[in-house]
Amino acid sequence: MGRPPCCDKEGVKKGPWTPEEDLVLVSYVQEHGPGNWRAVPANTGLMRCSKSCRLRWTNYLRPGIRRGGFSDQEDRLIVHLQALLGNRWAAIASYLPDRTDNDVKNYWNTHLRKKHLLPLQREERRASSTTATAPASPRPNKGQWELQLQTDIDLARRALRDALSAHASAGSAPPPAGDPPAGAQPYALTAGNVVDRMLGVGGWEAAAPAGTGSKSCCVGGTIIPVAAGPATPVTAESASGSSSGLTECTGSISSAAPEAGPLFVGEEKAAALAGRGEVPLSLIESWLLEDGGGDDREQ
DNA sequence: AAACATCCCAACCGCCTAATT
DNA sequence: GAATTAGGCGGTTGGGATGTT
Repeated sequence: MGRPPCCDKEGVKKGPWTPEEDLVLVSYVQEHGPGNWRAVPANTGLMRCSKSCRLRWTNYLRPGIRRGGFSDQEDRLIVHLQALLGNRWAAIASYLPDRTDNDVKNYWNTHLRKKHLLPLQREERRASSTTATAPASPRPNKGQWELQLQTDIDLARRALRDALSAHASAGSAPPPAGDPPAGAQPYALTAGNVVDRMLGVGGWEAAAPAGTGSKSCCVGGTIIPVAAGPATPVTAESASGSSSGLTECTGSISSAAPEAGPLFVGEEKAAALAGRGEVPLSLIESWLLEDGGGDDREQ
């Protein structure tokens, strides 16, 4: 047979999390590290599904995440990544290491979609009204599909170039660590941040030994290792950057996931760029830009 | 000040893939 | 290899917050 069931649906609590539940979850992750979510409700007594625990941690309690206050640069990055990747929010969020996929998705749905999609749709409608001979086809055939794909790629190239040229002309470097955009909160929950509370009461993140494959997270511009195993508490001072085991967070693409090897050859170069505070390009983006010259020639 | 409309986002739901037995 | 589940992801929604009349 397969694995045992994750959690029985009976008696599972739903709805908003209480601060008490948050503390229980944070305490547990502090001690055991993130992962093995199935064990969380059983070991903590939380009347929550393992999925719910994981979601709460990744989207809200995890240290280093920033909420709200998206900068213009982040706007542009999300828009052109959405054009490149579609609604693959986890992939898009991976380019914004202090943002969660849920946050990016929500931001797109509530702000950017209206801002960028509606004008596009209006333009499309206008274009289709002028070409009355072209019937609107919801399911293009293979040839049309290829055409549409090419159009999508062209659009993505344009969006990427626009975003980069706007970035270059603005001369704006990625927001430095500890200097979030106006209105941005340094990380989740701000004043009531559970992590803050944990730090305040004498220990939260574990200072995992270097080179043990431990994960790390970015808290207020500082990368803090998160233990994969039992944790040893750190003081608030050490978490604030005085500890030698801590690395400064660039505020750009994070190198905080060393266990994940590069997807493509060349991403190490991108990681090096990230270390210099520059927004690196993936190979896909580089390809789009390199090939983009042809796009211009076509028109 | 009250009623109503709109916006925003935390959390749930369902599907898919990888892992496990 | 089949059966089954955990974990991850994207779509959707309920309800509180905020703005407007």
